Amino acid sequence: MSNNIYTIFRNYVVDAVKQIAPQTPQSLLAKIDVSPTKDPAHGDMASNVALVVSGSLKLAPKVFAAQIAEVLNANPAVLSTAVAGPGFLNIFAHKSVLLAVLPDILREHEAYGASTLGNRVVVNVEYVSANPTGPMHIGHCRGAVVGDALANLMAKAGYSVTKEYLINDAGGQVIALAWAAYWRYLEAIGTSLTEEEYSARVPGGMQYRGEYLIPVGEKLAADHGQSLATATKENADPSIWFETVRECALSMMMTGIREDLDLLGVYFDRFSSERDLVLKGATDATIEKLTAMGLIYNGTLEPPKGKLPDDWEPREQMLFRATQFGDDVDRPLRKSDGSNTYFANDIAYHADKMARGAEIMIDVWGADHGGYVSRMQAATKALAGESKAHLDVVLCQIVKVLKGGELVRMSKRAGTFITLRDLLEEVGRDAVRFTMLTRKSDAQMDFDIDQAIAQTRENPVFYVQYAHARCRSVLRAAAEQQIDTSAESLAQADLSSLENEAEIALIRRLAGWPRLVEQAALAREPHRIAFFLYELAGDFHMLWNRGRDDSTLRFLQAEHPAATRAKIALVSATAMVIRSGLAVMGVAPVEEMR
RNA sequence: GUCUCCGUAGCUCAGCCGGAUAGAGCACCAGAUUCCUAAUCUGGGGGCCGUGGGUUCGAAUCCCGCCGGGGACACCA
Repeated sequence: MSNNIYTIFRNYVVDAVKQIAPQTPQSLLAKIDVSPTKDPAHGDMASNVALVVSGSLKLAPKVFAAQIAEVLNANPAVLSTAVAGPGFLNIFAHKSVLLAVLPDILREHEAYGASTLGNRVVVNVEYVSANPTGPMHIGHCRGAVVGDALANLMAKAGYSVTKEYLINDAGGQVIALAWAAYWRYLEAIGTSLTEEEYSARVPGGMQYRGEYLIPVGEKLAADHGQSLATATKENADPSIWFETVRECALSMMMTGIREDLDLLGVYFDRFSSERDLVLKGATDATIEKLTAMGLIYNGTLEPPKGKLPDDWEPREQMLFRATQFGDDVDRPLRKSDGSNTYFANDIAYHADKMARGAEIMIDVWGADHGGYVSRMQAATKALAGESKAHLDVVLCQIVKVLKGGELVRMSKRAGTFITLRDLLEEVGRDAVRFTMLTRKSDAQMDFDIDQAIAQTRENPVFYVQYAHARCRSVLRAAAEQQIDTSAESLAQADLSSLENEAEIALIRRLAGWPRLVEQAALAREPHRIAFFLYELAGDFHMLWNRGRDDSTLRFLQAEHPAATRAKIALVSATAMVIRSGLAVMGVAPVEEMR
């Protein structure tokens, strides 16, 4: 059952069309919309029904709108209707329709806004998937917050959601990690090698020189003594130490990442290991399947246009026919050394998700992976075949961090690299999460540390939290006056005294929450929640401030217990919707701000 | 060179699978202050929605070209 009053009225309108013009095709019915009006003079909601349908009936839109209006006027939920502009049908709902939103909220509490839109379709949201080669930094943070909020949003919209993290533990980066960790081990047991001497012996030179690997070296030294090195404490044959060091480094890196995720309040239903998939033969099996479908061949790619990579040379490769599924070029599955490309493993991984029942896969990636979207979607399309499964990709743009008006440089070399943990310590989990959702994910963001912790209206986190705290403050004050503030009781309140425009505006906003959840979920845009809450908070603060000049708008009316109950019902419902929204964002509401 | 994202008020940004007079905060201007939380509030000015075409009842929104900015472009993940 939906609480979305716009959906309910849309059904009234569609029913009216079916009654008047039963031959109207489904395709036109689907285009009928009932949406909130911007201007209250246009009613509570407006429909494009006549503009969409009248053409097929060879009627003027205004004429058809009038016919629909006549049917709607017989509906007790409809107060009145008007035909306006080019043929909009404006609907003034009976006041009880709007007021009925409050007991709905009070009965459902934070669950209000939940939708059946998703129809329990299985959705897999994959995000973060940071390489286990170091601590999480700010770039990962945005993806983590966006992915987590999006997953919560999809769940709220009625999808059956799995939150998933892919551990990229199979590629060359993990080899480099092992070599780097081994250096820290040699240091821990007191090698005479210098870092540069060691690096010269590492294939490709040593990467990952950050100090965060020192504890890995110490752990290895503690567990294995000098048994992983030669007697002279120089690097031994990798066959002696490699597996041990890699396992230790991976496990400690993942532990650190999970700790960071805990601090951020991000929890996954499942961690998948790329290495496990490969060892299981998933990649080979997927390539076989694609081969059987005739989608694999050996060929040579054209060199990329523009600036040519220095070491480019024509080379025959195993290619996937991505161009058959909308990609620009076919894509390689094997590296020149014969091992699988990351793309090949990722295809297998997405096949695995589909095999586990995912109908909608959503991957949250950094924008630097944007060029990878169409090939992954092509592969998904190829493997999905007749099933409806498909892949959506949400890209997260760069986050620039500002402090004191200055850009904080993100350079590993300069040592000004901001980890997620640093940011959380400085700003706090809730402000980090909320602020990360104050921009569309595919737009670049300046994260202003000063603003994120400021206690002014400019800071949406504060403004929304403050609205909630004020609601709770009123409810506490009411309880002290022996007023029953339980939701069960308030849901029974007589609400007819609520009629000031500021009160009605607030109620209308609350009524829009279920619709917002559905639309944000369809658009895969969790940032809309943050904007909604900011506007909701604005409506509430506005009503509060009106109470300064007009004492009849204050929530606690000593002389009017019935009016007080109605107002408190509104306050309690407002707090519930704020909590409902914050829960999707993964932000904790505050009870009091003093 | 190709692909992709972005371009909306002085600034930072919403709105974008077509809807009516394009919104918010900051800044600016003018007022308010014995009050459930002044951690301010109310009101006002401010816009060829980058640009030129197209699609149609209707375009900030969809399509094409151009201008300007970010990002990505075999064998990394």
